[in-house]
Amino acid sequence: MAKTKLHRLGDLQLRIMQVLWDRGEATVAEVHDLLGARPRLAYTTVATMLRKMEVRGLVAHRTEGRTFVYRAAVAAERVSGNMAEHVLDRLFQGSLATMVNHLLTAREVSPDELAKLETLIAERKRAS
Amino acid sequence: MAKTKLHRLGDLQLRIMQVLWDRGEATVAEVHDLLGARPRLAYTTVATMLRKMEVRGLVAHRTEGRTFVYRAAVAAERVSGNMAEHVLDRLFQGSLATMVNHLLTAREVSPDELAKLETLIAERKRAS
DNA sequence: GTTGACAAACTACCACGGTAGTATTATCAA
DNA sequence: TTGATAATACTACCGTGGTAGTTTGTCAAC
Repeated sequence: MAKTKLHRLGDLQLRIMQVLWDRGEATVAEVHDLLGARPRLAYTTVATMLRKMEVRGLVAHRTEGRTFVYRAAVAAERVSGNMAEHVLDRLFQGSLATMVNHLLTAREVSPDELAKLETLIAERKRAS
Repeated sequence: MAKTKLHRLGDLQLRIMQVLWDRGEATVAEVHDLLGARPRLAYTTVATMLRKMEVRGLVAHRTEGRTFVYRAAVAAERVSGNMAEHVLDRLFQGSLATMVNHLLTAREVSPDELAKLETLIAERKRAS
């Protein structure tokens, strides 16, 4: 399996992956529907993108009748992890604290989120 | 000034920005040296990239004699913020806790980092 | 003055994300 | 049998990141 650079997926590709991760499997038509962007994409755009993504190893398909049923070929965790780590390393020199600091000041974070974060950190401290 | 999409900067562009953020100003030769990648990039590659980046409004330059002295034209915080938020929204549905969870499990985090994180969260809680 | 070094400008390519039209083919209904 | 429908396949195009060679201009040293 080629060293598929998992960071650097385009926006459309990410949105498609999201659909597949959510649904498990989906036909081109289903992906097309579920994307539902403002200037609705052409059906063929989605089909082409899926084909390109299959070449890159991001998705795979099985055939049902004459319809392709696509599924994700890489786990959401791997992609999320890779992209998040990439940003962390390139932009924040690997410092999670710096990154979180930026994000905390840049946007509203609900008390609920804060509580969850607190628990996470506490758990991590205990484990080390 | 065009709506410079600040998320989606390539790797080389980010590394160049990093140099400029660090140094304030730098000539092409200096940037070229400071990048110091394994298969060393050609001087002209860096020069070309800087010119392209100037068109996009990422950097600017002044002339000193006949050499260009470049500087960043966008703040590190804006770029970091944009890219981090983009990943957060696209990959973690905006949940900071989810993102941090991934990053905590994916890599070693020093006790020092954990302590800083704890402080950040605590401060944030108090402020809300 | 001619030469050599260096800087920028220009030009050229490739890869790939994104977008979509056209062509082909398989299937089903009238 | 014919025609409509719907699916994939093929092709094409643009923008831009990345990479670098070639050309041109200029300054300094000989």
